[in-house]
Amino acid sequence: MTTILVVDDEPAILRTLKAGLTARGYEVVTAATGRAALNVLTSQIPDAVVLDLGLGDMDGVDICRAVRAWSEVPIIVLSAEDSEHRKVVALDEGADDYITKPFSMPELLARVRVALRRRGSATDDDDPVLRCGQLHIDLPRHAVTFAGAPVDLTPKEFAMLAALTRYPGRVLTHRTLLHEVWGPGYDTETHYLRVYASQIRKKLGPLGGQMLVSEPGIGYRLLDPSEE
Amino acid sequence: MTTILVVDDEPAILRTLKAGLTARGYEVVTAATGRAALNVLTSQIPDAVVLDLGLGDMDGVDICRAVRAWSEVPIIVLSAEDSEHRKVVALDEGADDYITKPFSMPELLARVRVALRRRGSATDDDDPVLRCGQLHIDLPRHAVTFAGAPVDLTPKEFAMLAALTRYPGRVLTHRTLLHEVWGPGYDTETHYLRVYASQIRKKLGPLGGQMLVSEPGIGYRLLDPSEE
DNA sequence: GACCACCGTCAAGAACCGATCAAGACGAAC
DNA sequence: GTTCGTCTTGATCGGTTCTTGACGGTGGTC
Repeated sequence: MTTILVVDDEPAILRTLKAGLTARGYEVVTAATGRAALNVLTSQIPDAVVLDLGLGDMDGVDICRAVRAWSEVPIIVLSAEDSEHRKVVALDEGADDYITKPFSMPELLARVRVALRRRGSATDDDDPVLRCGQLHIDLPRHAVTFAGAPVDLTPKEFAMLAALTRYPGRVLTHRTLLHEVWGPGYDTETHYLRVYASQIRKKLGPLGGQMLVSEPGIGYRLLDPSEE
Repeated sequence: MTTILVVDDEPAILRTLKAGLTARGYEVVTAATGRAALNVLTSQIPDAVVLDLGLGDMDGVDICRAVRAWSEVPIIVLSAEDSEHRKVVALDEGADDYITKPFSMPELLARVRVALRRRGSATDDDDPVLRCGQLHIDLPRHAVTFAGAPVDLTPKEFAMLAALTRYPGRVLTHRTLLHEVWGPGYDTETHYLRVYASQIRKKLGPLGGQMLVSEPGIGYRLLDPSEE
């Protein structure tokens, strides 16, 4: 989850920003004062900061400088002033971008994406691999291995196994699985599940096949050996 | 010496920019057309690019995208238009900043400093030659060799192979590839991919062709021999 | 034991997808 | 305007995957 800290002392703007960012799927943390912002930043570093320069208790530029002492988190400064001098100072003191109010939400979002993109390319080496016992599912590579041996799955098989592996040990109902793999409108086609469960078990081999158990009348579940 | 490429088709602005940047101690290279800019960028990657969107021969956004295919050099876009849509598109296609004309020189300089500061802190290992087994791709020169022999690719073929080589061994989804090579709005044209994959395989020869494998229903992937 | 509901397996046809060839459209260069 | 290379689009073939139906098994209930 991508987290963005929004700092502004005007409740109306804070609300607008939060709504716009949340709508795009970001987790938003807010702060109304410079002190509160620094507090947040010492406990949890977000993926980006949107910072209004005009706060009641502190100058935004001081916040930039303070943050830069220990973090490279991207800072996008908002300001009512179009003063050239302020801009230059803020940018030189650590701000990554400077937007003058009134600003447009799409533009702000685009600039947030730029800031995040930069961070993203810096640390790009963690491919999320789902694990469940000897079963490894490398989502970005669409590669599955069981006990080290590669398992060749079709797209639907992969989707179904990935859905189950996302919640090891938990039961996924027939409806949930059908919804996840086939999309809405297939809620009653439980036969698909039986066919695919069978195929997956066959491909995982005798050992791996045992991991996929059916809960009669409910759904399917992947045994999580670490839980036993 | 820090080098900055300035691209603008208006001689007066070009002169102003060059004077301002040179006065601050930067080495300035200029280009008056998109073509000229890309030419410069293939022979020498500057530390930052200042790019006017309104060029005679090409759309600035296309230049952003083209450059991003092989380099992360910071791009600061200048534009006479204050169109929100243009801003968003330019930023999403690789621009790092967007300044609306008329702009102030101190602000531009501050934003250039921001761009350079970032580059300084970033890992400086951008070797512009991608490798994957016997395949070598010299991004700035648009030159590809397989097992030492040069391979002659068209621009789209090159872009597709380069995108794949950037993540050796990893699957790039159809959508990702289409987005990378053709830009947004081509998400469903998977037929392009088939045609180009076929052409690339043919040009890479029997050995090289095997490296480009399709993951049915998902996308394409370049085999990374160093991983096996 | 008969019935029922549910699961597992198998197999065949349909639907889909990928590879390739080739022709037409388009644009740049001369 | 012509020519050339590139991009787009259409047609076809071969293969895989998905869907569907048939059948057998299991466990519970009457």
